Amino acid sequence: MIILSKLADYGVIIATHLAENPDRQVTAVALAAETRLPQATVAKVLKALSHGGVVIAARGASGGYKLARRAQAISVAEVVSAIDGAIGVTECTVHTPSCERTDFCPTRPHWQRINRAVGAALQSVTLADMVMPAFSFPHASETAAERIAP
Amino acid sequence: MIILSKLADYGVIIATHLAENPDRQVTAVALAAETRLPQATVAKVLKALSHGGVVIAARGASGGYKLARRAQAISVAEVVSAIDGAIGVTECTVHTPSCERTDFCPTRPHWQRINRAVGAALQSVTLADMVMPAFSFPHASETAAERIAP
DNA sequence: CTCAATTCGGACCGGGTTAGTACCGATTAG
DNA sequence: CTAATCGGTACTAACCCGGTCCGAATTGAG
Repeated sequence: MIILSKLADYGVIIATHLAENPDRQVTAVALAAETRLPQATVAKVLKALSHGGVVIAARGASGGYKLARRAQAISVAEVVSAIDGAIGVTECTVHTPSCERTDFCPTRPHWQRINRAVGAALQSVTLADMVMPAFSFPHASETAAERIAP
Repeated sequence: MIILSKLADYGVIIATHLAENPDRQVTAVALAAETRLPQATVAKVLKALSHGGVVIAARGASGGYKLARRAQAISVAEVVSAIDGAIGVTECTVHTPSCERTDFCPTRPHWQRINRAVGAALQSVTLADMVMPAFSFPHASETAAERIAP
C-alpha cells in the first residue's frame, strides 16, 4: 500500500524543486517542464499549495510561484496536508468518532499513538532537508528497511 | 487523508477480536456478527489474512479461523501489509524505482527515513497491545515509536 | 462408504473516489 | 489594449474498494 497519494507526492517534488531555487519566480509550465510532470496536474497541485499557504502565487504576466517561507520552515507534513487534508491513520483518527464502537473499543488510543508517530515523521523533515543529499542515513539493507513486513 | 484503507482497518479490528479469544475457532460469519461488520467483507479480509499467514484457516464443517501465532507475536504492521501489501510512503519506496528521476533525485533517502519511522510505529504495536486498554502503556516504547528513525 | 451440509478459496462486477484534462474568467506587466 | 499567467469550475477516464457469486475442501450423519 502507498501512504501518500500521487498528487501529494507531486506536491513534495514541486515544493522541493522550488526550494532549490528560492527567490526565483517560476511559472507553472516551467515547473512542469523542469520536473517532467504533466503540466495540467502541476498547475492543479500548485493551486492547492497556494491555498494551503505553502507557496505564494503572483498573477498576471510575469507571474509565477515561489515558496511562502524559507525552506527550513516548511515541513513535508505541511505540503502533504495542503493537498490531501489532515493526516490520520484510520477513520476514527481524523473525524469525530461517530462510530458506535468508539466508547468501548480499546484500540483507539493505540491508533492515536501510531498516528502521532507518523505525523512526527512527516513533520521532522523540512523542504531544506529534502534538497540536501542525505548521506547521514547509512543503511545497508535498504530494501529490507523500506518494507515493513515480508 | 486517511493512511489505512478501510479493509486494512477492518483487518486490525478482526485480528484484534481474534486475539481476545485465542484458541477459539471462529467462523467468518460469527466474526462478522461479533464485530458488526459486513459479512462478505469480513470473509474477504480473512482470506487475505490467511494468505499472509496472520490467521490459520480450517476448512470444512466446523471450520473457522484463529490466529496463527500468539497475539504478542503479531504486529499491526503485519496485519496491514497482509491486506494492503508492502507499506511505503511514495511510489518509489515500494517498487523498483523505474522513474527516471531515481538517480539524481536527492529526496529518496529522506522518504526512506520517513518510511522507516512509519514502519517502526506500526511494528511496535502488537495485537496483544491492541487488546489492552492503553492507560498503562510503557512510555519508553511510546517515545521510541514516535521518534524518527535515525 | 456415500452423501449432504458447512465452511473456506478464488474469480468476477458494479460503484465511487481519485487522477488528469480542459475551459473560461480574473489579474497584471508592458 | 494585449499578452501572459493564475484561479476556479466542470468534465472525463482510470483505478481501487467493497460486495457477490460459484467452486473446492472437509466433516459428520445415515
